[in-house]
Amino acid sequence: MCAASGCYNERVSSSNGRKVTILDVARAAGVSKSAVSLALRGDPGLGKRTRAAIVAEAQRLGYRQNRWARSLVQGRTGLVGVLLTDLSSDYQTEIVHGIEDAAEQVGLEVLLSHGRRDPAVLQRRLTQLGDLGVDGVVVLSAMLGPAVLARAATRQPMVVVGRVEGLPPGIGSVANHDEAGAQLAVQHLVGLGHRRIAHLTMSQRAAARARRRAYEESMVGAGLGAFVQVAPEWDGGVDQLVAAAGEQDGPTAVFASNDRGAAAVVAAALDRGLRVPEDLSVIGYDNTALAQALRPALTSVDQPRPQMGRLAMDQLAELMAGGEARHQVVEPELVVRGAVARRWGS
Amino acid sequence: MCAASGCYNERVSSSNGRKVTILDVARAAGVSKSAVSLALRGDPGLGKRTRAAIVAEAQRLGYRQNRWARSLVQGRTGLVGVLLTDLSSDYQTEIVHGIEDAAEQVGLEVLLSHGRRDPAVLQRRLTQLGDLGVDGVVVLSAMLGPAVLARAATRQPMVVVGRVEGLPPGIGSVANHDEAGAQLAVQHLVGLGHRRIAHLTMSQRAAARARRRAYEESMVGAGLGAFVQVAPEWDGGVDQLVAAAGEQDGPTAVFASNDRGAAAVVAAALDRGLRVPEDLSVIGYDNTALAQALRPALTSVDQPRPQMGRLAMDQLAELMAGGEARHQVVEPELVVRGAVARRWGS
DNA sequence: CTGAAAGCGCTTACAG
DNA sequence: CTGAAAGCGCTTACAG
Repeated sequence: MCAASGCYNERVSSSNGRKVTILDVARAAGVSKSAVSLALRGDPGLGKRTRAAIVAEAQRLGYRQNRWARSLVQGRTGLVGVLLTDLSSDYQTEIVHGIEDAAEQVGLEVLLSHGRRDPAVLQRRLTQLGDLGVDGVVVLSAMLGPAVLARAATRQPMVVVGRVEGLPPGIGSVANHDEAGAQLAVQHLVGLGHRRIAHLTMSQRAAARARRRAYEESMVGAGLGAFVQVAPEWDGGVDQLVAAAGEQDGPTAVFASNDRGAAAVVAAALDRGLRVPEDLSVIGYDNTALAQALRPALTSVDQPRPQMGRLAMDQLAELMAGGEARHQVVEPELVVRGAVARRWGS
Repeated sequence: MCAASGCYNERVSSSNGRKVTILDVARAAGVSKSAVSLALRGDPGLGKRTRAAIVAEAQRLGYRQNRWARSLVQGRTGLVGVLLTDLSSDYQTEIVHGIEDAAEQVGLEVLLSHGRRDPAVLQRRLTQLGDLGVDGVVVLSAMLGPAVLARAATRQPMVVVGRVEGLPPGIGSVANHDEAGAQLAVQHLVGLGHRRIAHLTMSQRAAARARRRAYEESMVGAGLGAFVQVAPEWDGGVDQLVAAAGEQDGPTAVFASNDRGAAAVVAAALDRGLRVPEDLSVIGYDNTALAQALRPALTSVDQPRPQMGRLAMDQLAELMAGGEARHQVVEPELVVRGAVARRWGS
């Protein structure tokens, strides 16, 4: 039976005896299988004493419920999946914390998955989560298209965190108000006297596009000209932008569509001998740990990440209970730090 | 049956019809249940044509195997758990990538879990992984004590990545050679002419202690005095160290036990008006993304993370097959960047 | 309050 | 090459 390959369970079994089942507990406690099941789940239709005795016996034997068996009969797993673009983005991390806190409150367990910044891998992970039988999934990545999301959402309810263009019906969403965030950044710089404010955008995704549009509108609204630098692949766009900043009538400030871009601008500026913020002010987006670690520290637009996670999980629970999908928007705030300076004249 | 709470499955079922089982496929293909099972797993004892027909039918119906049911009968899940201290540490991220690559090759799926830097949470997560029925677990956190590890390891094989004091027998390990890494850092600084080299240590964990010991021995070996600053809780220890660096006969270089500490030293130095590296050279450990993002960029000791992940997963697979636990050590390398300068005289 | 029975969706010998 | 049968560990009505 355990002849050839794959039967490595022998080792485990021998290390903790046979695996203890509900039947072992029943025998030890002198009751029926059902009684044990009821006792373990705290069913009221069972005598207090009987119940206590059964629980004690289970404990003594080191009984652990087999989740797979339970899920099989119950038709649900009590698991929710969270799909991340990649690990090690603290933008995502704090959202995950919010999700976990909310999940714990409603008695669900969180399974994490990530796609290593590769849409194909992300798609595979989404399928795997479905195969694992998650009862719902939160997608924390903007790298998946509407078609992929729609297909995955037929298997279990879904909530997307972050902006997605053309989100299919039935899928919930939670996003920050990108337009408001961009406006905060521009207005802050304008208020400090900056007139030539450039925007660095890193991607063509919905959130980046919204920030860019709002930047442009804010600049026009302030009677100023907009200058957008696109640097999707770290292809020298950042250097170009910083080179322009070094010239007469070049930008005196940069609003980047995220902190990574802002950090790259700071690094390139320092590498080129520009002073930050005296020669160039820089604002990022997301208020990540990077923003705090850098010197000068980055001023950045902060999204209320834990709250976003909680909202996403709460909405997912609603969807699982049969509720309607909603699109929730939260307001960002500007966190002011050192990489921005007042600008006189010019 | 689905009266009160928790029966949100109705919604899903209605959105994709009834869930397709092996029995549906059998009926549609006009064969028995067993035939479908055999066909789907590519069993050789089945006609090529029959098999193709069954597979086609399964595809057409959108059949997805129920993993829980399969695991229940097979007695294993094909899942391995990976326990992380927290998300968003790119030291851990690349190890995870190595683990995943190796796992895929041996046909195992990876489940991620993390403890938010809290030992109690970590311990809970480890138990949850066991309850989910993982066939093995890689622990990527140094925050768990031997007792906790030993208990968890009775449920399934375990490999720990990173140094652990008093690792219980039967548990495998993969770690970098901390002593060699510390030596590389000290020798590099000494080679550049530094004589007063301080060490910043952040924790009492085994790896940190080993680096500290090796630092002290390297200094003594070079005929130099050692100066260790302990800053476990960002409690001002970093400021103290940097203040000392500003004084006559203060340290001209700092070797920090990790990049986060090194970054804090750089930030504190710059905040205090010291120039890095002219006034103070700084070396970190782990060669994280932070080391590259900072200006000046950090020189840092690099651990071969993807390789460590692969080794851990490969060893875990061996353990699951009944092999003996081993303790593997890999060699670190020094990655030289800008935050270190040559020191004349002094 | 209890116990026998059916069944969740699959795999696995086993007899044909 | 096929089909009937048992069983993985649990939950859930149901009859007592």
